[in-house]
Amino acid sequence: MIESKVTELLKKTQLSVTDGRRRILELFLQHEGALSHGDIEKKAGEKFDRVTVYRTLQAFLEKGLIHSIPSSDNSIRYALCKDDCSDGHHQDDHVHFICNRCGNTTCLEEVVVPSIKLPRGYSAQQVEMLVSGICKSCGGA
Amino acid sequence: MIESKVTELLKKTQLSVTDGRRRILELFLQHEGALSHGDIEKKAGEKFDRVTVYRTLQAFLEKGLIHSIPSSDNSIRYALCKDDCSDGHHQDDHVHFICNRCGNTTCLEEVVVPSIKLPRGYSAQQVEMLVSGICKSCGGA
DNA sequence: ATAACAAATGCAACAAAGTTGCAAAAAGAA
DNA sequence: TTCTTTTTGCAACTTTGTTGCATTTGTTAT
Repeated sequence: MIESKVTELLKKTQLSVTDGRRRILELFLQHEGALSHGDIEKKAGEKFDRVTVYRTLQAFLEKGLIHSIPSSDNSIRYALCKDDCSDGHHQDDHVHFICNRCGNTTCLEEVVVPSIKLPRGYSAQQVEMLVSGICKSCGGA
Repeated sequence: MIESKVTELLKKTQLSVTDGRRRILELFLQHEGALSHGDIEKKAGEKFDRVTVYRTLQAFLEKGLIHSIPSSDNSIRYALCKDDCSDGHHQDDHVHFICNRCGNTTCLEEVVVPSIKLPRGYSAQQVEMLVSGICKSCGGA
């Protein structure tokens, strides 16, 4: 049951279990792809205030439940983290894929971001790789 | 002289040469890093309307004068393209670096984005690599 | 189970960012 | 210079994101 998993996840991250948080976490678990703030606002229905969504995403981010995915269209997406992320310490070394047809953003957990050599003087703290193209579902090519 | 280069660039891309476009292009040539809409609005002073900045960036993008750089903070940056970009056909295969200290975003022209193997069913059209950390100027480590 | 406390929510009021239509102004061509 | 096309600025608006505060809800200890 998804219900119990949601509650378990919230408990594990020391977040108090509220309707809003349960609902939003549920969305992430069901959806399988990344969600933007707007997506969530729409899907969660009118049951929750816009502000609550902002604050919930913020809380999830800080607790390492989700990670954010940059974008070129001013709409950051969020996706569930794997278990080895916690308290803002993300271990997300996978590639993100943005489909130009369906618009979905997904985590390619199995594709690891390759390491690169930076010019002298630069030091890297985080690397993000964003691939756009046609995804598996749309690729009837 | 930078003046002439600006005009030359605009002519080459078949954009009519106006004060606003000259000024904004000038900013890009002077600044050496990437600029967000907000940056430009501030730097260009009150001389130009907000709307003009939007439209100018849009035009520059379409003509391949600049390319956009995704971000995790809802503020897309733009940077000059090299000569081999034209009319929406970007050839920007370099890594972008975001400094966590000074906040600047720069193009690491000399670092090429490595190619990766995607899972079966996915096809890539564009790859973006975003590295954040400490840049050369800030790296007094 | 309930009282006491802490935390989250909703609301309202903003601030900031982005969009659109249209008349005036400036650029480009003849 | 004059005509035509493009760009600009303005106004009005929509969307997105933020903050403070009173109310409600969850949590903990009794």
